[in-house]
Amino acid sequence: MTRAEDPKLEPNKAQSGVSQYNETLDGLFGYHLKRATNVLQLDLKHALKPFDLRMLTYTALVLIVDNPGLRQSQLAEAMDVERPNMVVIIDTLESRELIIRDRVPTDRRAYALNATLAGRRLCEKATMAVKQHEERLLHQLSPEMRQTVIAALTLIRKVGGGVAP
Amino acid sequence: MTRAEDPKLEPNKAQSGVSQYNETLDGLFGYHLKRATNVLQLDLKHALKPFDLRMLTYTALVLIVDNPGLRQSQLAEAMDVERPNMVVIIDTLESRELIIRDRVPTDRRAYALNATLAGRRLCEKATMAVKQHEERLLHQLSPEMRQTVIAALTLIRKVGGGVAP
DNA sequence: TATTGTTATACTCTATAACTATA
DNA sequence: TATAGTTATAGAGTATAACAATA
Repeated sequence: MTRAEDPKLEPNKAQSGVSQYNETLDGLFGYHLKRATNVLQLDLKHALKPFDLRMLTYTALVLIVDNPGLRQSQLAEAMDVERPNMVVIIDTLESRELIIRDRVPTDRRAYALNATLAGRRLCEKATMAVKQHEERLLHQLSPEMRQTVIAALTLIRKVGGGVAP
Repeated sequence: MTRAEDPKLEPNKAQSGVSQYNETLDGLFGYHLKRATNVLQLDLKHALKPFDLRMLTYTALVLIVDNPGLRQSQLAEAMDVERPNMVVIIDTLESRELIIRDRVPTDRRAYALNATLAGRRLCEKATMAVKQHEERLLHQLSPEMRQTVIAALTLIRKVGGGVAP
């Protein structure tokens, strides 16, 4: 029993189950951006699941691995995450002994974040998995297309950063 | 007091306050996508605030305005939202008398969603505001660039829809 | 006085199971 | 039995205020 009584409601129903009911939304850049991001995030979630990492914990781990000695406040700024929310992310990584909080001798308020060997290894494996998953989703996009998209996204970020709320 | 003791940590600090600490993440398409989406979503949030609409309520309103008689389940599918979560969104719009739930005579389980005059008017005004906000963020992108990006995002969505979890 | 990390809290979005009333 | 809408609930992500220790 299909629900095709009203043909207007199913203009281009894809095999994926995604329907298009609209024109207004299709005219909005942000709508396309959000939908595609959701798809990629969902895929990323599955890619990270075997490593018991989520988007935020993975991103934090990558940044710590690549920037030894990073402070929590710097990490929070780099990830656009509020400091209070950063704490639980760091707690999670630390409890799994993927990173450690080292006291900074010159500023006893702060912690210098460093990845453990296990953290670096997990990060490497996870990144490989993430890249594989991404490639599966992006294989239809030419290198030029990818470059253009990333350039556009970077531009948006720059403009947005300068726009007052 | 700047925090530039470690120059490696601030390779290209922008005026926006956004720092780049990384190479691994910059190689990930999804990272750029998420960051840009965050910027656009934040801007959209501010654009919709005067109308007391959020991203989800706005999207639902648009779809109902453009597709009179839509069922809740169809709306949920179109928005990639679970049916239970759809209920509260519809409740919100209905309590503000922007839409109404009409019983479907041929299927008394279902509701046909229809926008009120107030709903259509608010939708129109909100859409104008959203487009203005978007234009401010996207004015640096040429029409060709936008087309390419939207084409790429659509491709990702299609591929992602067909990828098994 | 300002900053780092922290606690507590609240709101939004998301996801699942189970119920009701219809079909 | 299957579906439409609903309820309840739990998990993430996000945001703000306020605190202790330190600068």
